[in-house]
Amino acid sequence: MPYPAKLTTDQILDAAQTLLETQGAEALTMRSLAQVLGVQASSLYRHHASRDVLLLALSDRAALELLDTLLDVSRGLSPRAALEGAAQAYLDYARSHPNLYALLLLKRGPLSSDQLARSAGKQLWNGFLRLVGALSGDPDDTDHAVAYWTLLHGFAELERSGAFGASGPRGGLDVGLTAILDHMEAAAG
Amino acid sequence: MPYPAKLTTDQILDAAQTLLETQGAEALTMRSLAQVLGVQASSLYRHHASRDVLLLALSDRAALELLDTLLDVSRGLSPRAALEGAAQAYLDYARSHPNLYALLLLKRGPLSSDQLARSAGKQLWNGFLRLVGALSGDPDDTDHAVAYWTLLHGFAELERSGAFGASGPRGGLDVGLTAILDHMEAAAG
DNA sequence: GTCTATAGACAGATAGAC
DNA sequence: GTCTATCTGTCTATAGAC
Repeated sequence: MPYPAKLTTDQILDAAQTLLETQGAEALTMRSLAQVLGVQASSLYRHHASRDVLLLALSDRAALELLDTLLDVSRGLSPRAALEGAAQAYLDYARSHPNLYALLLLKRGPLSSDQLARSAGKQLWNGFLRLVGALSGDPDDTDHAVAYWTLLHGFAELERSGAFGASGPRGGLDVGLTAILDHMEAAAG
Repeated sequence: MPYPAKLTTDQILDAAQTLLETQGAEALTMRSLAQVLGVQASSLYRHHASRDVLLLALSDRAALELLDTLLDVSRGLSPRAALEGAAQAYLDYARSHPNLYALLLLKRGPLSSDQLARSAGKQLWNGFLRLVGALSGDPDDTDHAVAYWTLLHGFAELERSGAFGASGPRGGLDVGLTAILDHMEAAAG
């Protein structure tokens, strides 16, 4: 009686995300995932062609979840406050989902321009553009968006790695963020 | 006739670095490394207790090599030009040694405070402090050093991942760097 | 200090029955 | 769509001869 289906693609991803976040990327194997789901490993291949495909799906989820968080927290705020709030939310997300966050920048195969436009990564990027554009006045302000994201990602990674040592680097983010936001406001003139 | 020794610890690291840079981290196995060296994998364990230890040694090398590059390129320049030159050199290094660079922020076990003070990561950090302090006037300007390193690391990673897409993000680094360097100069007042 | 040989574990993925 | 069974490959690391 294999019917009805025990698994759905989303259920698998839910379990995979939990496993990833709690045990790390190496612990996320097809076997361990199957065990959590009470299923045989070979059954998973009906839903995801390979482990790599599954990881990419998790990466997309992370990008969209992060984007949602950023938009939520910034809603209704002034442009500057939105960028400050989003920065906090970004770092909070990276801190509370370190293993998932590490998947965010996974290498992808080449995409068609149509696929690219819909991709989760592109949507996240567009979110940054929108937040930044509201302050600088340029709706396609690539340069400032790059600078802003760069700062956030770099801080998230260096913090996680412990490279800063014990000396609390909190002030370092504030300084960098202030410098860049000031620069945006100056550009808006 | 096993004598004289075929291997030295440094020769092994040289070969490991080459293998890592050309083939990626996954391709760096004790077997593949031994093959390159014309030796059996088991022989490597006389020189490095485990693969993890070997990777940490590579990480230390990368930190010191990068530090040398930064100091070289900035020697004799004005404080601001030094920071600009070092930024370029940092990104060049990350671009030309992507797999090695990725090891830079490896997790470490806990160190004694003495070990920590001598560690390659700490030396690199001190290099940043020196470069930054020359411009801002504060020889222990943690905040600005964090902001500077954060920007460089974030840019290196996002560039490598392709997250920026085809739109050349060059200007984004310039904008962020200018903003932060201006902020340092203002602090020096 | 390097060798042979092997232990021991684990992984991704597939074939074919039901 | 899930199962059992298995293929095939990978790896780190150790024991003991020389």
